[in-house]
Amino acid sequence: MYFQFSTCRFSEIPFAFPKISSIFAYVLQVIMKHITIKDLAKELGVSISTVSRALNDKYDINPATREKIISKAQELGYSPNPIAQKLQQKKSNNIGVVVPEFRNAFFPDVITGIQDIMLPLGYQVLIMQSNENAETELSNVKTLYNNMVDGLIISFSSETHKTSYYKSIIDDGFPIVQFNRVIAKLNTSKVLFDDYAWAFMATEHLILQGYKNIIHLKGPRHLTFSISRAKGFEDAMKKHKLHTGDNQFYDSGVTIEDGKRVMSELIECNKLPDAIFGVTDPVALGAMIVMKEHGIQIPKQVGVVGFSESRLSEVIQPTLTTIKQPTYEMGQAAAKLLIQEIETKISIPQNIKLSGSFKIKQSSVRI
Amino acid sequence: MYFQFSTCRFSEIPFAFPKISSIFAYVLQVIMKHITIKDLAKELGVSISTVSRALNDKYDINPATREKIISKAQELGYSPNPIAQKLQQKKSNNIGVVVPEFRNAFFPDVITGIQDIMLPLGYQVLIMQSNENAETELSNVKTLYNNMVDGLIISFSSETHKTSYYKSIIDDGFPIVQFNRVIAKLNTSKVLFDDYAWAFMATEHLILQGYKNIIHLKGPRHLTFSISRAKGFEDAMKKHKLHTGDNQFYDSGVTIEDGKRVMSELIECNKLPDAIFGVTDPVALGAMIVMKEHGIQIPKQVGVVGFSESRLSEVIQPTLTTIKQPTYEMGQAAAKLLIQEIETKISIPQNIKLSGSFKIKQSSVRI
DNA sequence: AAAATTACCGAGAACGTTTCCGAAAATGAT
DNA sequence: ATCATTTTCGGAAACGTTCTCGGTAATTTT
Repeated sequence: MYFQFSTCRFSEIPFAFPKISSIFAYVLQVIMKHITIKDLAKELGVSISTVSRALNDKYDINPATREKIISKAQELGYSPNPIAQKLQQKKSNNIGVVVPEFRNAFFPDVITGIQDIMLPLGYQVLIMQSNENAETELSNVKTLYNNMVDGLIISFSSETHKTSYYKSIIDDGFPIVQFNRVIAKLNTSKVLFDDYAWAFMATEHLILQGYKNIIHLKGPRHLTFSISRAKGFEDAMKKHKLHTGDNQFYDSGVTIEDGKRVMSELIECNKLPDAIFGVTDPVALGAMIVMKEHGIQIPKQVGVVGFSESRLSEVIQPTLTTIKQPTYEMGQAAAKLLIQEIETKISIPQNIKLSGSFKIKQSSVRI
Repeated sequence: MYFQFSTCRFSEIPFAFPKISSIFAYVLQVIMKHITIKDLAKELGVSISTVSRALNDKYDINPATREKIISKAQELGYSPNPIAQKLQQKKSNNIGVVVPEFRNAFFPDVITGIQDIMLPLGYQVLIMQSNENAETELSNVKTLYNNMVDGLIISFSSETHKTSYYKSIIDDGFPIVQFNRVIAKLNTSKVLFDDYAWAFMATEHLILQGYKNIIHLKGPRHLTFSISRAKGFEDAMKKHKLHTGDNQFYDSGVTIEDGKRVMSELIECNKLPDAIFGVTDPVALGAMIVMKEHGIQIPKQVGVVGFSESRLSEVIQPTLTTIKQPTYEMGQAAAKLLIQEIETKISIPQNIKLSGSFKIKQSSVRI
């Protein structure tokens, strides 16, 4: 049965919704009964306000009755309804995070950093994914905003152009921190990686290794990080008086497939360079895979440097020289900035540029 | 400045909170003024209930006044406060997702599948991460439950034992769908991958290739998938009358490091097997890396098969034979089950087992 | 012992919705 | 013109909290 090896495909998912009329269906009519502060009050024969005071540990409450109320609350498994609380106060102790995707390791790592700051401080983190789609992104933000999150950490999708809504809520004093993919004209704190400097450094490393005909596999042109990395590459080349015409830049994307595609084209057109600086690790990796298939030797014939968005670089052979971004720290930094703004109610937009580390491995070292 | 290559470390993040008294601080005293249904009513000189009816397109409303109200609402940029709505009705049109982690590709892929079903149906997806911690997980679920999500999709952490809370909300009729890491005794729908069958198949594949002394690098013992995969391995071995004593099983974990560690031990103890079935790709990969370092030939000396949780298998050399799980489809399946339960208000727990595909690559094929 | 203070508690408003119910106005039937 | 019906609307309660404000009862002060 399961021996048609390589031709096995996903089986169909059986989704005929079961007939509701089925006599086997057992209906759950039980209303989800959250017990409320009112129930507690009735049970104990005290007023609602007294219960509230007891639970919130306020002044104006007799220690004895407070104990009684608290123990009763535990007995009945009471927990306050945050919806009602949010409606009453204006604070939810939730913060929102919106990212373009999390199929790559980058954003999940950042989010983990965010959570590690937020959770101990009593904030819950609600995460939404915009799928690189400006519309979904906007509706995500609206959802979170309307649900009264206390603040928002966001990395914009590659398609976001309309900023009026964001501008208006920022002007209304809603705390937002941008990271990684930022919109410069939005007046919020920003956490960034110094893509320019590190791209410059990666390129210079290749140059110092003796590579001359170096090309850059560029990322999507509207993303700030692609632009910065390309600029870093260009300036390093210029500094060393190397050629930086159009045919040193090749539009790719951010995936392994992108790297493969561009590299295949290059080989076909007989335009094999000396060295490659990939805008991301996957792109560099894709290029490496194609080169290996063609028997091109790395780093002897062609040197390769990537830009880390994953843990792939440790696995490929030769191991890939790459720049490691402080993803986790980025999340922490953004979280701290947001907390600060939420708790002080003061907005002092500031830019934080984080530093990384350069991992020199086999793919770029010519001995 | 940035030329101390391999010694570059993350720079310190500067987090002295700015002095609030700074005269440069500009305070945002503007209260975030959401305009409400009440504002609309006053503006138009009608009652609150009329506005509500108009906006919700109910009966009992004059088309003319409805138009007037709607256009005024748009003019003022009104959007209803979902907090108040949730308090009133009992439905939030939000669903919650709780996963142990999303640093690996597995869960993010599943979540993407969930979203692609939910979003078009008007549901927003709130995601939380339990960090493999039972406590965090419980508080995540409580947060979501108390925030009145309409239902929950969850994959339990590896440490979850106490199920009383989950049981109680399920009994109260709260819709939950489990996937991947499930707790059998919780009476909810479950979406699973047939780990047993595919592990059996992977093992049999190794056997048919002529490997005899095959070992299994086991996952954490309390996770259902580790248990199923180990059982599949064992039964395949038994079927072919191969030895399945204790020294065919090695406790590892789920990461590359785990694979490296176990493999190093095996080599040190001179216990090199014929072939390896890794509980996950990273584990198999870790083992491969160590073997390559020791000059052990794959697949000639040792065959390797993994179990996919990532895209790593395409990158390593030799390419890794692995089982591909339908992660995205898993998410879709779970989402559909949940929707069904939410909208019909009927709970008919059902188990869905999804099928995958077997990718035979170089690491397991002896020619 | 009367007055002043303090400790404790309850009533009720408010947050922004939805919805039930009754009232007024408009329409139709006789 | 009268009565019955329909259309359209407003009042008010409810969802579960928090919090201000008064009001007793208990305690202290003189």
